[in-house]
Amino acid sequence: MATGRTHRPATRSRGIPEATVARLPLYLRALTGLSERSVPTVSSEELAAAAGVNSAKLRKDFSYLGSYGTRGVGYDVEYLVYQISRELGLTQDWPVVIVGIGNLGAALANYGGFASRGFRVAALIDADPAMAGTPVAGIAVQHSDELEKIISDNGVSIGVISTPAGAAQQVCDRLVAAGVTSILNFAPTVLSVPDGVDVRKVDLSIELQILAFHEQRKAGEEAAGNNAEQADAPPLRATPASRKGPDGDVPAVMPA
Amino acid sequence: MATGRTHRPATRSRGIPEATVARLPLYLRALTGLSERSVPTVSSEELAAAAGVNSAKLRKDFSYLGSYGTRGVGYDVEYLVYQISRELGLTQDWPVVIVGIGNLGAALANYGGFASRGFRVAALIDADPAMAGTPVAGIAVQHSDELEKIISDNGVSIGVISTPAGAAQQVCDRLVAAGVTSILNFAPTVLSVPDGVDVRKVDLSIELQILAFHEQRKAGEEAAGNNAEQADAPPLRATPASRKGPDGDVPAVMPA
DNA sequence: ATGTCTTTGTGAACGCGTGCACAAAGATGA
DNA sequence: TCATCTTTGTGCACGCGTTCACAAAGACAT
Ligand SMILES: NC(=O)c1ccc[n+]([C@@H]2O[C@H](COP(=O)([O-])OP(=O)(O)OC[C@H]3O[C@@H](n4cnc5c(N)ncnc54)[C@H](O)[C@@H]3O)[C@@H](O)[C@H]2O)c1
Ligand SMILES: NC(=O)c1ccc[n+]([C@@H]2O[C@H](COP(=O)([O-])OP(=O)(O)OC[C@H]3O[C@@H](n4cnc5c(N)ncnc54)[C@H](O)[C@@H]3O)[C@@H](O)[C@H]2O)c1
Repeated sequence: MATGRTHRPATRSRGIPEATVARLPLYLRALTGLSERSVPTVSSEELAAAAGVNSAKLRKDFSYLGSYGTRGVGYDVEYLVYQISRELGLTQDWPVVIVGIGNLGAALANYGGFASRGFRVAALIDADPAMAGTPVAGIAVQHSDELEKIISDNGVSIGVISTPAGAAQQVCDRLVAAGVTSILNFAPTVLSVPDGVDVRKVDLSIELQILAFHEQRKAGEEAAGNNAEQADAPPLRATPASRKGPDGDVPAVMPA
Repeated sequence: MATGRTHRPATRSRGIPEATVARLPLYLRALTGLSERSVPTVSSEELAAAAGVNSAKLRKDFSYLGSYGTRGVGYDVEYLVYQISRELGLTQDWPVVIVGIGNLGAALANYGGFASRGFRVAALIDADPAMAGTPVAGIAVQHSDELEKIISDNGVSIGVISTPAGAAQQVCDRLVAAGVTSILNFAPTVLSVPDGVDVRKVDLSIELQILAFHEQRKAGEEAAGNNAEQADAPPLRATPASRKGPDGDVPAVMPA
């Protein structure tokens, strides 16, 4: 998960649990697919399968939105698409700025899935003067000096940070001061923001480390043989490139 | 959050809660920073602040790893770095392949933070014959036909998918069949994999939609004023910039 | 109309994660 | 050696999220 909001006393927003909110986009995507194939209705079972979740969970999630299903039939696809879109705030336009147009920033700018759901790239901002004016994904990059003006002029409330880690907090502060209240952070740093500002982070490195943990565990289990009492975790394959020297690389510094 | 493993009966891996595992990389990053500044020890309070979490939570997390602290003093930075690295499986080398070298794939390949923690880009794979041989981030892109051989030869167990959504499941199947047991998926699709294979997803679109939800809610609260009995669960309803045309864009199809 | 059959919506139980609060551990100084 | 002071490690309670299981709702056929 590259997710994680910063702070927030678990204030269940308007009665809709945070976990449910995080799944609504998933349902919406599955529903959009059905809609394109002109499927009129879906059962909770079918939709749940498409979204990769439990059907009971899906029904409970939808129950927070209201009673939009028909017993014995299922859910009307178009209607549900609309209801979820409205709930997520996608019936309006969200201008977004991307700050830090390097490798990642440029990829994000080129990302088509951006505009598809009400998100519009209002501006690309970079601190490098050499980049100012350069078109990326059809949009001319603007210099950081313009940041406040851009935010203000476009009524931007969502900012994406893809600068190096060292610049992230500073950029964040400027964004917030200029009026941005939601930030998607790709830089590997913990951002501190005032109350009322939401931060979500996407951290590739963390994701890989979590995978490595489970990978190691799988390999270890296999090595340990199946003397475990329960066959819950299957044997799986051989450890990857693991000639993990016999703990030979313990740092010299020991605790006490 | 762009996170979410697929399936898995909440099998608490080796006694370490999943939530804790997800935070270990965060602690590790904070500790690495301290280590570079040659700080010998940290208290749970200081480290927690650096990692952006609660100190009690941090102490509880560490308690799952063992008793590595010294009461009255704190934790030895170097020692803790080693212990967490070992726990996460970062003391060994993890060869990784990236499949789909487009905008995003190329950015990922160029990402420096990759190699820093034991992850090594073993190969870049793309289906486009025109890309074969082209160097990206100093590595020659290889054609999809070689996928199985590459996985096998390098003992790759972690794969990154950054192909278009339509190709993701197919690529996933091939990776898994070739021996990959952990996948980081950037394509906006639900991947289905056999038991024993971990999938984590990073989904920009979902992150933005979650931010939009809260953004809409904030706007609604502000618009509603403070006439509510408690500022916790506001009336809402008053959509923000919603000139929600007299429901003019409600789909024609209604439920019942 | 009435019965059957499908599927929703939800009450209830359970487990995980979080945070409080404090006893125990150990360092440090006299 | 003993007292004091800091900080860890954890028991405990609480709330959120998940899942089960089923009653109620409605479609559809007869
Ligand atoms: N590339 C990836 O796949 C990847 C993956 C995960 C995380 N990240 C993170 O995303 C960030 C960007 O990665 P990248 O590979 O694109 O780096 P990059 O060096 O290619 O791009 C960074 C860009 O930010 C600009 N910049 C620097 N300081 C700035 C400031 N104060 N204001 C505005 N712009 C500024 C630079 O001019 C540069 O164009 C890094 O923090 C990196 O750790 C990247
Ligand atoms: N660019 C972004 O910032 C971004 C953000 C979020 C998600 N994504 C997702 O990441 C994926 C890649 O995005 P992108 O912008 O890099 O797209 P892209 O079109 O630039 O790149 C896709 C690459 O995948 C290759 N490819 C296609 N089918 C393949 C196959 N079967 N096997 C191997 N390679 C194959 C193509 O040749 C191409 O080089 C998409 O699913 C996109 O939705 C991208």
